[in-house]
Amino acid sequence: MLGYYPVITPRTTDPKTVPNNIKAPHDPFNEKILAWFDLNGRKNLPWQLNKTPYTVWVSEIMLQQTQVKTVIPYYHDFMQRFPDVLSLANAAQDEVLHHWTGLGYYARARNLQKSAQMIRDQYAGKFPEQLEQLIALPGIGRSTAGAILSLACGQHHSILDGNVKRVLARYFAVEGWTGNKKVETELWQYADQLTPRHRTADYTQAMMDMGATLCTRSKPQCDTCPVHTDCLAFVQGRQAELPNKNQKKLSQ
DNA sequence: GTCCGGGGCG
DNA sequence: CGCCCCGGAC
Repeated sequence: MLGYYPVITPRTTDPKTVPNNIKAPHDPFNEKILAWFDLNGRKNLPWQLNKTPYTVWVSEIMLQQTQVKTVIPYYHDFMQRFPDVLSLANAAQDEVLHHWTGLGYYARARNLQKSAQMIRDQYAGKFPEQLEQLIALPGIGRSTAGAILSLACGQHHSILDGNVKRVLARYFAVEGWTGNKKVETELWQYADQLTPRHRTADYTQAMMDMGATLCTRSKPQCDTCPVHTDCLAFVQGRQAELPNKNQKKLSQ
């Protein structure tokens, strides 16, 4: 990791070069998150070593549906058999599905290979590195595209997966089910505002780690959370009820 | 044993 | 919006 972290540079004040007009009160947020990450973040998971868009992509799709511990052996097996985009694109679908057996959500395995074939055919096998190009691939939405580009390409994009949704919904005491479109739009705005241009990859990983290890669905460890003094849910004692559950399911 | 959550898609 | 599948929570 030597040389990975850039030297801290002053924040520019030119609005045109500040895509995320971060408000002053929220400024300490990402710094606290990053400091927590330096001490407590996960940095040695299999897909965090020799990060490429391909390895991050495969891991992100697996992690969409399965926890880290379960994913690890599948990830190793998958990477051994399909070490790059072309080996995945050129494989028989049966074999791809075979290596996915046990993970479930088999459409994701089919989408994974379909996207690999599109990358082979449309991008000469070279992984595209623009957000819109990634979103155009089946199985990759805005959040996964942002994760790939921030984690593997050092680009400035935010993510909003289940973990980040939970952290932000609590921090800002966002009302409503996070699957609701309006609520989701609000959460995306917060995600964009808070994502720093500096150390974006670490911040992205940190937020996922926060949601997975600290800001968990049940029994969040607020006492050791680096931002609990400013977390509205914590301050209001509403960690258990936020984020809100799906009303439709509750009333049925 | 039942229920709920989860990215992206239909 | 619900569905896909499965694991974690209760």
